[in-house]
Amino acid sequence: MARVPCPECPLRRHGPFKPYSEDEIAFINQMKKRHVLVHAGREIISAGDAEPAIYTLFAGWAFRAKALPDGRRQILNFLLPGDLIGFQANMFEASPHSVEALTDVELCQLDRGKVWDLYRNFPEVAFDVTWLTAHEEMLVDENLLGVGQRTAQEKIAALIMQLCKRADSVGLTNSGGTLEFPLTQQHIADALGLSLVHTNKSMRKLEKMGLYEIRGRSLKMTNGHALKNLAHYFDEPISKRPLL
Amino acid sequence: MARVPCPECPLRRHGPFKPYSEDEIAFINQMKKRHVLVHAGREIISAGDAEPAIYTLFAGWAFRAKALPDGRRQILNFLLPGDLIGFQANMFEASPHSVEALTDVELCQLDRGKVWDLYRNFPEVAFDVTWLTAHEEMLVDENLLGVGQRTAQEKIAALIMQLCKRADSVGLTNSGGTLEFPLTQQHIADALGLSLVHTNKSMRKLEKMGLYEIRGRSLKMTNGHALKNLAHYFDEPISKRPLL
DNA sequence: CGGTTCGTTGAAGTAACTCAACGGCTGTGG
DNA sequence: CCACAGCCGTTGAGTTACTTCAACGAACCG
Repeated sequence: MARVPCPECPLRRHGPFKPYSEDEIAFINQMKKRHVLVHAGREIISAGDAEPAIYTLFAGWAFRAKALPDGRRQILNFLLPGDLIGFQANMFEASPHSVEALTDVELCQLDRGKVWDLYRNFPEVAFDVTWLTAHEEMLVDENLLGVGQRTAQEKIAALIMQLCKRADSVGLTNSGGTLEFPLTQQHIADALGLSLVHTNKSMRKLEKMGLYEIRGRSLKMTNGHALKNLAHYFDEPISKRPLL
Repeated sequence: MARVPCPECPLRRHGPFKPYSEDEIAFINQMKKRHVLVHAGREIISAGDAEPAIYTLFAGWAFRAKALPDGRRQILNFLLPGDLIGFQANMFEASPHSVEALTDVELCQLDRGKVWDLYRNFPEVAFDVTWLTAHEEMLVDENLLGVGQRTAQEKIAALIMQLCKRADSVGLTNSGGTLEFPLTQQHIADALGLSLVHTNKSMRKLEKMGLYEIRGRSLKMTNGHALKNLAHYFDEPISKRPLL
């Protein structure tokens, strides 16, 4: 797979991403080890891994998950292009969670050995790493609020809202207002703490209410306003986000 | 309230805390603005606050929470001495969550204006700030796993295990193996996504099984092994944690 | 083709919820 | 000092949201 030089990174152009100085981009660029491809369904990081690699998600969808010893699994959050993968996992003796590719995925692998240089020589970028960690925590907080307090229908509405917003912000919405949507109902169930059957029944209800449509792998919000209301959704205002 | 100079900080001595160089401690010390007291039940940071203060929790218990517009509230995680408060909240335009004192609480307030100096001049400490953020995310991940996948009894067992471990690690366990435990059942319900009534009934069952005892405000694990089993609890191994 | 994955639906069971009431404790004010 | 209100924990009864079990159709793939 061809490696894309950071100065020409297409993400950096469209997205809601914060501009970096030439020095900073040059440093990030030489921190990139290689461009990695992982197929849908494969694990990028396994729970328990020691010192897993660090990546930026370049293209495709992934998710972080954590399981109980008897197999019950909770999806913690979904990862979209621009998200950092494996940084937190690196801070502990063993990765507390796994990361799995939802679609075929392209990753920019970063040189773990240079993290130290980053903190020493690019304090602004170091700060941005903290920002990214805090931002992911914010997402998990929001998911926890939903899983703990929302009803099944509200959970689904909120998840769809959140994913549409996020996907849209990194330019994944097609011209027709439709969006490639790779989650199976099992993923949704695992993310929301619901059974597969009940997830299905709740989704069908919302779809019959005309809130959204899923045809195959593509999603369209047909009544965003009602969806927002049902979800009790409110935006977390974010100005600009960093991209490593 | 008397301000404690960082070099003599009692937390730094007993806890599982990472040693710092004299330079680093001196810097942290002059970053401390003042020692703040907040009474039980009061908010330390309100959801929506712009640029809230940054604190280290010096003594007492607190929690982070997030609410839906209709009032349903989810406790995201509990905060114990040594935990950093308000750092993530500072990275966004408005704090996405609130922080409330569970007991009377002592806080070391940090000078927000010096965070920048910290990142520039003390990269190791900056890294530790990221570590603390990642560590808190790990806790939220664990809570989300529990709220999404565990049954009511398992949730309670897991929460008690976690709090005992954490409280013990910062020296809050009394000589008799007992622990001051300031949570009401309402707090537990809000943290686990359960109703108050069902929380009560589940807790009484576990107590009758002899897993633990709560008398007034003090908690004793009477069968830690069974509790661990029921919770499907497994330790996240952590060597040393930083303390700002 | 036959196997597999994914979505869909019905029926029956149960974990968790709501409503309601009461007891103990604490603080407060007459 | 007692009366009263407020908070917290406890318990019973009835309801519901969600689960489990089971079966089947459509699409996809080797």
